[in-house]
Amino acid sequence: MIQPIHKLFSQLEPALLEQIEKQGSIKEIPAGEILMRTGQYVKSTMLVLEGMIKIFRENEDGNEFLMYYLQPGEACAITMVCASKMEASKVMAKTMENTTVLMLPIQLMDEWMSKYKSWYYFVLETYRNRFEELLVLIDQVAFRNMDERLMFYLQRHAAINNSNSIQLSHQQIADELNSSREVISRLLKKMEQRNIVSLHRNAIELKEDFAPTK
Amino acid sequence: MIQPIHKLFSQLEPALLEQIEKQGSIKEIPAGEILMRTGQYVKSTMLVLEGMIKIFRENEDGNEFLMYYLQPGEACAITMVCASKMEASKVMAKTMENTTVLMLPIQLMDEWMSKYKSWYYFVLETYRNRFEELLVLIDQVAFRNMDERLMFYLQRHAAINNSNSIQLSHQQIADELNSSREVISRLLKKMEQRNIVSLHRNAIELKEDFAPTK
DNA sequence: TTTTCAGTGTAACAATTATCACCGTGCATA
DNA sequence: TATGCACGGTGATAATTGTTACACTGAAAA
Repeated sequence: MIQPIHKLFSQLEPALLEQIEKQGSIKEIPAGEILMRTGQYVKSTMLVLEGMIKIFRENEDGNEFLMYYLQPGEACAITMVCASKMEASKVMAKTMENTTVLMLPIQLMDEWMSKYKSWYYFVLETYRNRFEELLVLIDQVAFRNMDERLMFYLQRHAAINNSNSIQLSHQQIADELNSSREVISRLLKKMEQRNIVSLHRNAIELKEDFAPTK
Repeated sequence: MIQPIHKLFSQLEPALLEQIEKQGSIKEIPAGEILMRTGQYVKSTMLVLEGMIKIFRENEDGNEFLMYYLQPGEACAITMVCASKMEASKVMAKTMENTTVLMLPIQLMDEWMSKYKSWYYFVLETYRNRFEELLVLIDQVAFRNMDERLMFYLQRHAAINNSNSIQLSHQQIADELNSSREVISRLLKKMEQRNIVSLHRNAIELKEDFAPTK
């Protein structure tokens, strides 16, 4: 069930919301589809209405190194930045679930920027949030060992999906952390011995004591 | 010798440049000074007129993990993003040389954003450039081994200073790459054996064949 | 001149992560 | 039921990086 736009983006002023409804085009995308490819030119920006989008980089082996997720009420900073200059994207985007987005032609971005204060703040806020996500990611890969990164990853996944049961294979996790399955399996086994998780086929249960704080 | 503002920021429209001259305050900062500290609140943004500023993160041991440099003609994206929301900074900034900056109160940013199209594009361009620098950094730490990172670091340093002679101690390099001196010394020695660099006290000479392409 | 000290070289060893090899399990489907 | 196959467990080994320890050198300071 999709939330109305004025609920998801309540920080935007009514006149702007009206414009968005009028000028934006709603697009429904099935799970697992690639929305944006490395090197592709961006012609519009988008607001997420429903579902979830994964933003990642592809390494030389085609693994999907996770950067962050986009959720309902959020916008894609990359397209905002690149679109205005017709720049090629350096990252990829993929739907993790059936997803509904609202596509906005880039010329509207420019126009609204000077017209609607709330749009200007929204764009800045979007940049700021993504900037911070990248800083956290850099922290992880630059300063943390794989065991800490794995713990952080599991907790984030649990928080985002609002469930302590993480339905992923070890291989998928290894790809997103740019490691290998064996390493992840071993580390998970250690975490199980320390009573942090319990392991099942295609699922990892994060024990209550280690679940993310809401 | 400091370049005039209209040369450094020639993409900005004349009316805006006039405003900048009138409202901005010039500040000269000696080399080695910390401009911005983790956790500090940001009250103004700045344009670099002369010199060089290093943007870095401090790790738990106080090492200065390099993110990127700001040079004349560039603006600080972090302050632009944080300032508008009175957010605490997550990074640090330090002058590498005697540096002249132009400080701009944040309320001007908002005002100019809707008033001057060229300011709006300048801000977007600043975000885009920093975003891309962070993507490159993530690439390095996530996908590259220390030898490749070191090579990349040396070439970038040579390019920025426009000199194949890199005047840094091994310890400084180790800090900026979040490694240890011994590791850097070892790798540099290997590079010397492969005729990529020649090593001297407090200086590394990048051989012509491996110098950055201009 | 002598002393001091930052900078560098290097060996030995430890820790972390990656890779290879192989096996067992359980689910889906032929 | 039989079979294929994705998933996971695990040992052995390699590669990379970090840590400890100590020696040498050259430049600056006393």
